[in-house]
Amino acid sequence: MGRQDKSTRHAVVAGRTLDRSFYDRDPREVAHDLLGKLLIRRVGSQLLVGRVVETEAYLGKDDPAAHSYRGKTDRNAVMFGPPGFAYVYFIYGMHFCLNVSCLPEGIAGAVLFRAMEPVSGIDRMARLRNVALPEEPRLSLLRTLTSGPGRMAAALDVTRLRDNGKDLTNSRKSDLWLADDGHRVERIVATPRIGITKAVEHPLRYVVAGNPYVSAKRER
DNA sequence: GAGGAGATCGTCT
DNA sequence: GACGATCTCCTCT
Repeated sequence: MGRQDKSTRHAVVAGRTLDRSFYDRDPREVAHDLLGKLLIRRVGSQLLVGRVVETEAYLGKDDPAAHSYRGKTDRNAVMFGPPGFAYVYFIYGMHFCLNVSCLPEGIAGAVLFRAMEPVSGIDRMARLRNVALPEEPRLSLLRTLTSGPGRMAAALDVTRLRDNGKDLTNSRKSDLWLADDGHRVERIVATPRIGITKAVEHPLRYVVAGNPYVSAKRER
């Protein structure tokens, strides 16, 4: 580990890119293990980097809350494909949400990214979110920059047209991927998922305990 | 700080 | 034609 990138002028440099086998597991395991990993977007020569602090697992045919519950459609096809690909959907007429597919091809499963702690490229993220960032931004402002799936997607300029079906395991060819920089989170708690009306009781939302960047509602 | 309602459109019935 | 894996703004306390 620890091989430094040549262009170290960026505040943070990658780490080890998560490979396909990482995602080829039960979404609950993947959602749990993604906490603390880096989500990285390349925009031109700039890297937008955040540390994942909140995820949700969506299972396949046994999960009434999952988009894949009723079977494969054009919209959710990525969830049924091979692991490690981006499933991006449009919701409430205005927001995009980013997921990564899990489990082998043919078996539906995904993890929704719900919140991250901004690490690098914060100015750019703020612009993409249409947020004015003062010289010394307050924690309260930074906290709302990427807390929530719609906010995260906006801050990383993720759209369905551009990113749905994108391979997240290839940092050389792709402009969106995840990496492990060796950081380990202290404690993880599981809570019910947010915003759903079916299967609400299952604790499939995973958050880094006490982290100020998780989305606010229903902390429990 | 909490709670409610509106915005807005793709997807599925 | 209804609804949704959400966010923001506004009002009330």
